[in-house]
Amino acid sequence: MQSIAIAVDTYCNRLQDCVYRLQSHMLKLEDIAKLAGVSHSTVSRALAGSTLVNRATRERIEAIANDHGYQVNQVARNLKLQHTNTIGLIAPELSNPYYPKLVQSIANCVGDSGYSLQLHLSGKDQENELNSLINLRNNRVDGILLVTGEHGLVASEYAAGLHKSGMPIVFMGWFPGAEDFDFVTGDDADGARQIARHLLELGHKNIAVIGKTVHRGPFDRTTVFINEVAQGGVVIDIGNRYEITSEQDVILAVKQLLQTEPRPTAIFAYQDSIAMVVCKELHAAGLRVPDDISVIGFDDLDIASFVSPALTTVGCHIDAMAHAFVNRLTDRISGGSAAAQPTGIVVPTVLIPRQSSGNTPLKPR
Amino acid sequence: MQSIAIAVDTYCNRLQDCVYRLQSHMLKLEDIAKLAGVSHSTVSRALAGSTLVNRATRERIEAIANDHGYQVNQVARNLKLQHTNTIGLIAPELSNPYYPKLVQSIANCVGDSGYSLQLHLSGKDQENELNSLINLRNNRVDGILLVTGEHGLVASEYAAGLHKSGMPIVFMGWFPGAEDFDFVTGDDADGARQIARHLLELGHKNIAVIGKTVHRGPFDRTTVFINEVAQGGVVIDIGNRYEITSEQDVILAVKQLLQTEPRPTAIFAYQDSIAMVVCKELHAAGLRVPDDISVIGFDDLDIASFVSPALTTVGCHIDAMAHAFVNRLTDRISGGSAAAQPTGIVVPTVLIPRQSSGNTPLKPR
DNA sequence: TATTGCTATGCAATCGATTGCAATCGCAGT
DNA sequence: ACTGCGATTGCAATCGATTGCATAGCAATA
Repeated sequence: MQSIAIAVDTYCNRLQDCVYRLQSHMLKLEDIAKLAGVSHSTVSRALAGSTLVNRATRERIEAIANDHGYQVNQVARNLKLQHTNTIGLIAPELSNPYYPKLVQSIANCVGDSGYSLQLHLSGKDQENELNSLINLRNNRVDGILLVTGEHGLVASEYAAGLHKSGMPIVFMGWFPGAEDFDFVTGDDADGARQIARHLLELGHKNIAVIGKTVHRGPFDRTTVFINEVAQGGVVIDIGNRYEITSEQDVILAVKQLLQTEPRPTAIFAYQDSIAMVVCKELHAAGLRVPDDISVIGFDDLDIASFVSPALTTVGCHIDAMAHAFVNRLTDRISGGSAAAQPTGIVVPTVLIPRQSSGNTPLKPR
Repeated sequence: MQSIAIAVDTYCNRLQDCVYRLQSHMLKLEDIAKLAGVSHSTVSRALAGSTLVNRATRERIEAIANDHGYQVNQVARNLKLQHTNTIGLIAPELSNPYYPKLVQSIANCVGDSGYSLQLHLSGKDQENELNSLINLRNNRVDGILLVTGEHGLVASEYAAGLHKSGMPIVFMGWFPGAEDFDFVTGDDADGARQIARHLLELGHKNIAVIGKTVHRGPFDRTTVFINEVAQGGVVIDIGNRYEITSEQDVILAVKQLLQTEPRPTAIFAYQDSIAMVVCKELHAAGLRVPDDISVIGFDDLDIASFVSPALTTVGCHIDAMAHAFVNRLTDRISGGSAAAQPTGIVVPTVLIPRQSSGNTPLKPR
């Protein structure tokens, strides 16, 4: 109790200080130097805690600097020191609820490591991504975290160039050629496999896939899913594979799918956000999930457990991913840049069975 | 068709250029100057498109700079120019799905205005907020966007100091003393009033409130709601007012609320995210929404329409808010800082009736 | 031819820090 | 008294741009 009171008190004092300090805004080293009757070099050293300056002098300088609210000018400091203590983050967007979760985690990790975050939203646009990269480079960030969207292919060439020229970069998500760089990705392949087995165990033989073409190579959810299900003896008819690019497409796909004869008993959706639209449409069409038809998503968004029925899905510990992501980068920044081989970190995924998946209906239709 | 092909082509060339340029990394003005046989001043002027340099010379320099992929060092430029083309954004978090929407909009606007975004997540912690503010100041951002969380009180003092010392700041959300600054807020008061009237029209007389204490003064949702409902002759019993701080609290509140005699026929929840938990718990307790009990949220999150039943709520056009938010700031940055009076911009809210609210059940219980 | 004027360019200061090197001081040892 | 050394401190260069001012070159004019 008492300690809390003291802490609060200390905090308030600090605030007071800060408010006060602002009255005289934006002083520089030399101002403090003049006040203390020393040279600005001495002030610089004193404030950096150098042993090269006399203890008494240092304390006097510290007091003065404090009183007048001196705060170092980072941009000058950055210029001299040739680093910025800033990390650039490029993410596709924040609308898809998967990304905020990720960015939040990343921001926390970055902050904990003592860096600032420069955020760019590429909005799925490759030219934007390129511009962000250039901008980040011009601002001399110490390293770049690049979350490849569902494209991420083209601009990665420039990123590769940057990387080669010494700029530490870590990618999130797989893309062709990723092996030459540091990257982190969820084990979507294994996730897809788990879903496949889950559906097989529930007895489904007629399954539809609503996916996107994203060329994630060995980690491509759709491809792996289709293969694994085939492994279990279930081949997914080409007519039951829907490639979609917008919410509108999903709605269309569901409509079409419901005309198919015999009607699929389960739907594998590329993402939770797609699965949710699917459920909504199914419901609108008078079908029950999972009694008439099972639906499975991917990502384990927070909302997945809120919709009704709660969504069966696959997810991975996003904090772990974020952690690996920024740790790899900060290691690169501090350690020798070309020291270690590029590494791909694959973080495991796990199936989360909820209510949207169930046994095959006994007599379809 | 053809134009697309050309565009793609141009883009690819540009990419090629960029990749190439990187081979010789991080040249400076003087390198280009040497290459062109002129002084670095001339190069600087040429690249800035100054009329002071001979057209032929300029073009030659541009070509060389381009060939060698020269890109200006922003941090040096910033130091000289005394501005950074960067805007700082402090937001509480990204977990609550309201903020990503907002941040996304803000990031777009900021980008469109030609600024970079420095993002800080204060995580509801006032000391964090203070640190972010200091950090942003030390990095000499050109202006600060501060999204006050549900506290936002303390650090605003330092912000006020910063503001007074000439740093452009715009706040989002109301707090005591906000009138002295530029701020933008949704018209939560009116939103609350609309909900009150909606519930009254549906015949509800026994209403529970699950809210937070956030001291939003004239814009406080809970207070305004309670008053407006009282205006209509319905007083909300003190025992039917729940103050919560965590998801756990919400669950407890619902449990307790269901014991109350007579049981409320409607619940006003402070936020959609709370309302969703409420619905979930109600459902778990075997009650039907809205047949047995109506639930209304606030914010109009994207998910609000996905949950079942779809949530009746209040929202405002978030793009408009973001737009007002960053425009106000960029105006301050470019225009005279102390020129105009501080302005509060209040953007209207609108009731979105969906399925979670309905008529009072005829015989309660 | 000398003067004027204009265009194009270079020199050097500046932004605000950091840091290697030189200089100063006091004091002890011989 | 002189030398040497350790402890402090200041000088000045540096990071990579921008820009006011001086200047060189050249044509036009008197």
